[in-house]
Amino acid sequence: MLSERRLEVLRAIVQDYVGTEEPVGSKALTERHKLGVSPATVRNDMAVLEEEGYIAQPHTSAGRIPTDKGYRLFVDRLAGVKPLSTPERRAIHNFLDGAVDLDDVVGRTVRLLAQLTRQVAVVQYPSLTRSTVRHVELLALAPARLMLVLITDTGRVEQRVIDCPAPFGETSLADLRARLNSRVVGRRFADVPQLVQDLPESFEELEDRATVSTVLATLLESLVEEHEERLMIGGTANLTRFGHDFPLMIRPVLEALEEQVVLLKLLGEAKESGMTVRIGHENAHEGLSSTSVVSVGYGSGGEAVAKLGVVGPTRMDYPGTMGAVRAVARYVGQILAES
Amino acid sequence: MLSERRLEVLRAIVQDYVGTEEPVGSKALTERHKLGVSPATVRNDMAVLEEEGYIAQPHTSAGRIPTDKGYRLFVDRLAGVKPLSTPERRAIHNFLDGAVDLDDVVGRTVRLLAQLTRQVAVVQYPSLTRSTVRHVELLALAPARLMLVLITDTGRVEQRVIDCPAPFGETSLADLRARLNSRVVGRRFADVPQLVQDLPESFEELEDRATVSTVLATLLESLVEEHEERLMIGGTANLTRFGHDFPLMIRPVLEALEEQVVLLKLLGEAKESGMTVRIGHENAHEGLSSTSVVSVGYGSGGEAVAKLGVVGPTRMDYPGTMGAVRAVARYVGQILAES
DNA sequence: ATTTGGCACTCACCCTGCCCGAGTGCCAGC
DNA sequence: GCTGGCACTCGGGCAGGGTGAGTGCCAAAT
Repeated sequence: MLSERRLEVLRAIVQDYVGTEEPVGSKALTERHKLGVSPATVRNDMAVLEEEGYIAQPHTSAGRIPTDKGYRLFVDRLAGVKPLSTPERRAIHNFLDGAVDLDDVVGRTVRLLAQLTRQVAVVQYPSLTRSTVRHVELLALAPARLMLVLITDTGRVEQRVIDCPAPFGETSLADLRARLNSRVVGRRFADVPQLVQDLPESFEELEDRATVSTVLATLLESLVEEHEERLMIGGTANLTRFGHDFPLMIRPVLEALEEQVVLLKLLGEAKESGMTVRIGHENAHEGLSSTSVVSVGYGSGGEAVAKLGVVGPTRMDYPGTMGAVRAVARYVGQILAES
Repeated sequence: MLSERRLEVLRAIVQDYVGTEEPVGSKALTERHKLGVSPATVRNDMAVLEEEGYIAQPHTSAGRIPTDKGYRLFVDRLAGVKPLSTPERRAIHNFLDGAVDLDDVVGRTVRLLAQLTRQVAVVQYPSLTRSTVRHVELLALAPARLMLVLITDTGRVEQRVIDCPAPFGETSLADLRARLNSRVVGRRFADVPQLVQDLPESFEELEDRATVSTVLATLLESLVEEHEERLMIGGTANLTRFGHDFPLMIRPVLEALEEQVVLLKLLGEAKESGMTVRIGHENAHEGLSSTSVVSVGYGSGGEAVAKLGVVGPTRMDYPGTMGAVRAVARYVGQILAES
């Protein structure tokens, strides 16, 4: 167990390093923080901290920098979440109010988060399966060609064109539309499969049954994990703020960000409730091994319908970033609840 | 007027510089290209080319690099469009076939273009005003709350929630929906304003008239330039391929790419038909002054419904890039026509 | 047992001077 | 008008020395 003072030293190291981006030495530490002990004592503490793996020195005769383990301890035990300033809160409101549709909400959120944290922002669209059905629309584009439009309570609209095995009459179509809606509107998407299972059998014409099956198949297919997850990224220009070695780091990070699959997995691994901070190598993906990801779920009601977060250098202002991420997530939740 | 050989020298300089990314000298030129003259002669030609502003030297005692003006001449008169190889063509087909909806088409196109050109790809969604109306849907979310859904022949779906001044009956709604559709389906969006102008008056109830006016106002509003233009960007990781000074250049470029307004203006300035190449400072935007933009319109029929292109360093393989951009645009046009 | 001051040591960093070579401009000759 | 020769320029790479921040260790003080 580390003594109280040693933890204090670690906190000071993290804070200074985050601020200056340079290895911090014993002398500078005692000058900038009132630790009440001499540099020599701090040196001893540092030796212990290094022994335990919380800090490291880039090379002999340099100051120390925190390791991933050091940041982890800092986040877990030494730092809280810094609440936003009033101007910042006001900025959130100003920025997010007045969004006209879901794309707009997500777009504004990404820009806002990137600006507040000066890092890369990632916002996931509300998940289909966790949303509620607001309406299902079926349109005949051609006799044997339908368009299925799904609308959720979070404002998300998903569409898919369906080629039918046989022409489908206007009355049958209206019939199917009505039955579909009466069964699923107001229900959660996750429950849809059971609710519509027996629909085909209730149609008399054999051909209609086939068509109904096809329509349902497409409907269910668009609920499949693969297609349902979308996200938006912004603030990549902030990657240039990464540190002096950013030219080396930026490439793999940009590549990882372009692979939406990677990001989705990343967000998926985060806790369902509460804020998640993944530091450096805790991120499974290779290219993100020198970044930290701060993410949190957001939702219109009590339950999270999706996640948002930021990606930044491990050397980031954790309390401030966590504060911004949490505040934005809360307000986005409100916005969605209102629409 | 430059002699034939001087043009040949310029072409050789551009090709070598694009390949090696290093200033090219007279000796290396004569070795790599069969110009049939000695280095000394080439030096004289280079002096003239520099005089005329087509090439420049980074510093004394270095080779020459093309200027924007030099690239311009190269593109206009010295190089053609390189057709794609058969494997590349096949890759386009494989990649784009099997897209399930418009988002998917655009997403795949961006990735494909980025991969093919190894540069940043930009694809604009089909413009609303230039598309044709396929269907207009009106849903009652609540008594005084409607959702308007627009569907175009290019597969684009746009939705907007409308708060009505007064409740709107189900029959009135069906009535309005039918009338709207009968008037506008199959027509170009650009013509919609005139086609629906007199709709409110045809309703008897005064309250209904007000509601219809509101609905129409929203409908028209969503056709306004500001909202209608969307685009998707990909391949930003390729920015790291920019050159040895990429750390300096990447920041402003990333910032410009995040400002969709900037990009839309950029694409907007391109020619309506045919390929447009904007080189270096020809791009109005500051941050893009060391990039070139190759763009072309694409569309399902004869007319372009939107544009796509790539952003890369001025030092790019113009013939190859132009070939890829053109080929992708053509095939995307086909895909859209089929859906 | 912990803290402290002192001290020798270690490197990264910076500055300097140096050489090398690619590339140039110019000129005289073909 | 082309060519070969020649002197010149200047960026880049390499070696060497000085500087200073920072360390580890030890013996003395608390």
